[in-house]
Amino acid sequence: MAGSQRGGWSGGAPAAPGPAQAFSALPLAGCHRRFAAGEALFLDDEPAESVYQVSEGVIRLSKMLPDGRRAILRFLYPGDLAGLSFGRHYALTAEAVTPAVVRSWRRRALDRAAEGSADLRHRLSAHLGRELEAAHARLVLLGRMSALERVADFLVWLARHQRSATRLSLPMTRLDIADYLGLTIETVSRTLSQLKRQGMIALPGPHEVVLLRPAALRALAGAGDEDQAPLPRAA
Amino acid sequence: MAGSQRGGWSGGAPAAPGPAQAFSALPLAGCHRRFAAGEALFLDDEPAESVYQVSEGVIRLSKMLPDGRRAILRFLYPGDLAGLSFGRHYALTAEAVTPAVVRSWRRRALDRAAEGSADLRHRLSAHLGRELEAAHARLVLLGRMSALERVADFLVWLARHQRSATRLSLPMTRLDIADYLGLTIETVSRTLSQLKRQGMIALPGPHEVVLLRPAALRALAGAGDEDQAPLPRAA
DNA sequence: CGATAATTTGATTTTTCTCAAGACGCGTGG
DNA sequence: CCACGCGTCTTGAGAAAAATCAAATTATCG
Repeated sequence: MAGSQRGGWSGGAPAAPGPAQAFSALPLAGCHRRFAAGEALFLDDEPAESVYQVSEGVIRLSKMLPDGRRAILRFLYPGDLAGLSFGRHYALTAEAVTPAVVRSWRRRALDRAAEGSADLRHRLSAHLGRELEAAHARLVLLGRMSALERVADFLVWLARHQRSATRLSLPMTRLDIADYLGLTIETVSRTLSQLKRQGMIALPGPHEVVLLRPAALRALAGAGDEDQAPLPRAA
Repeated sequence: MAGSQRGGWSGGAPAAPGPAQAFSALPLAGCHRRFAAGEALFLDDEPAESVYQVSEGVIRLSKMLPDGRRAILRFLYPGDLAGLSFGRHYALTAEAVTPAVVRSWRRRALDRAAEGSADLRHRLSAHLGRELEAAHARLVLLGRMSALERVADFLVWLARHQRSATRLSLPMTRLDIADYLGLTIETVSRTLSQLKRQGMIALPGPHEVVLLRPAALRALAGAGDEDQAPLPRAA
């Protein structure tokens, strides 16, 4: 019964604006499972029996078109949930990007727990609402933003999921990033190089990025107008 | 208490695959309101006080970037809900595309009703789950599909929301369609003309489309492979 | 340390956008 | 009921963005 007046169905729950909207541990045992990099938690169209919460590592959620094109819908970081809110069958594929540890629950157990706990229900509905809002933000990104804006947005988003807000690790490959941003690997690579030339970032290695001018990057990501960054116009 | 074992939080509710996932009338009075074409139901960032269900007409949900670019996230048809599942403030704008009639409820009233009805909760969660799945399908569309595929997909989607599955009315402007598909009005227009030249559709007027080869169109929409349509290669 | 895979970079093509003009349709008022 | 005017839609030409094809370079992992 704890906190049962917080939020409601129509969206009263405050949309967490802060870093990594972690979903605190569910009040159920759940079982821990470990996945190797590249291993699938579940596949698109498979009967949906479990719900997962990431404990360690990074997971990617993707959908494949019949001809092999792939779209990555979301990267999950610790605290994020997977497998929630779909039909009898999973509607997407979840795979580990890095070695990962997840907790899993049988859906039926979770459903039963939700029946009995208004607090749990509110947290689940708030979570789903945040997921929908995140999806909407990404629709704007994919529908109306340039490659430069997409990459900048991605870096800014990543920064909010890491310890250090300026030294980022990019555990995913360029192909993963491309499929997430609706670009090709070449365009992602070229855009990162461009940001480096402009002094916005440094690239110590292919899987590390240092944000040198985070504010300018955020301006790029937020919209087309990046007036606050005069750009030294490096070669 | 009716139907309280149908579906659950983790997604047991069958994702309606059929036509127009209508959300049957909520078990609350609600008040009817009428909106003229172009009029806003609510604006992005405005305090969120009501939830709406479309009774008649078409509504568009959109978000604007600071520099004026617009993305339409979704078109709502009768039965669809707007204003659900967001924070204290609306996270998008809802405007009438055509003259429209909607029912509205105070969010607090709806929240209270949901507290007391497991059935209502299930229907709301199922609705939210379908919205999320629809958003994911659109992420694939915007991220990985060509202009031709996007337009074909749009027409196929529209057909599922109309009486006649082959004679469609397009109440929205080309600009609306462009902002929905992440294209420009010129590209939308050119793509429709191309489909007409190929004998896939007829265009009796700017706001009417006749699907001449719905199966071929569906093949175009579903993926890149449209082998079942040999194309007569019209001029 | 070496083989393989991932990434970067370059050249070229394709797609889509932008700019521009003309056609069409619709609503209004005569 | 028809003419007029405005806004929308279509079409064309050229430019820009991103994709594709191709090769060289650099990581990564056994």
